[in-house]
Amino acid sequence: MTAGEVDVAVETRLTSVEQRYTAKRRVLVEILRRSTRPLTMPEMLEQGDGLAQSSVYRNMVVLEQAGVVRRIVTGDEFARFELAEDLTGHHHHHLVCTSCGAVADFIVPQEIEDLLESALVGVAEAHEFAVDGHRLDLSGLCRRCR
Amino acid sequence: MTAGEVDVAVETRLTSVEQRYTAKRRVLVEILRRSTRPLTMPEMLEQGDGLAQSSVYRNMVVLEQAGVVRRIVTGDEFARFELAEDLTGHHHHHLVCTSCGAVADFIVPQEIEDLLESALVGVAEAHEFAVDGHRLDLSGLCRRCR
DNA sequence: ATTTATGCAAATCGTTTGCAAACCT
DNA sequence: AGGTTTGCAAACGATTTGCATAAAT
Repeated sequence: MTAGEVDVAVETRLTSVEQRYTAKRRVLVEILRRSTRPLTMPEMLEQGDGLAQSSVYRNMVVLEQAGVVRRIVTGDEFARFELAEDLTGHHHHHLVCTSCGAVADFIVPQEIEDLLESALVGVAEAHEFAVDGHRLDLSGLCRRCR
Repeated sequence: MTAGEVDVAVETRLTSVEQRYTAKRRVLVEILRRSTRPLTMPEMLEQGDGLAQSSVYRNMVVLEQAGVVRRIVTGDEFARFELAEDLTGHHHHHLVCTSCGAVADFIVPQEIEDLLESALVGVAEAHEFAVDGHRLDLSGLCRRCR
């Protein structure tokens, strides 16, 4: 999606939750849109000029509730944020380095995704669980740490 | 594995990291062995009679480093712990409730696991990443919350 | 006897929250 | 104006840590 298309979609989602698409929120969304991996709070603060830490945290809650961003919690010190997959169009997963905490994106062949998806549907039913997504992470050592 | 077999394996692993298999640690391992799902700190404190909170946290670090337990971090307030898979013999995944934080175990057909595993090997190589495990979670609403 | 584990209480630190000023409509 | 968002500083809470005592070898 182009920046413009993302903006329109974000605006729609925020509106549907009675929230405004403010200048600060635009900055945050744009920062995430440009990134090829989830970003930590310090990373977002560094790139967003003069944004207060508390505002970023608060806006992430709002954006998360509106379905605009996704929060990634690993064992690392910081949570990470990325744009929701349906805004980027790229279904992906994460490589998590157990040494430095770095998180990178990766994708698996569509064929595998489909098999997995169908297997998970059955599992969810058996457990009477209303699934709204799955998460597949690889953990290990990244190039720099190994 | 029986309680006895687990104990032997745990002792070996602790020894190899120059750690002792103390009474408190035995209690913690036994609590985890009996559970069919990962346990939070409050849950472990409740079941372990008179264990100090700090000791449990400290022992979890030791047991984790020895490869005896695995730490599960979700978006929930507490981390959760379970016995390492090679001590239970059951490779499994987690259903995570986004409302109450509950975590339940599930398994997927071996055939799917195998396909997934081989796909992930390729991904890891492409990213020059030294994989030591994968994590597949389903998120959604559990029976009680939906 | 010397090292290691434990309990208690205090410290840490990412994240959340209260409040007054700035902003939008 | 009336309500929302922002920045600052203080509060929160899960986890960690310092230190004195207890346990293990």
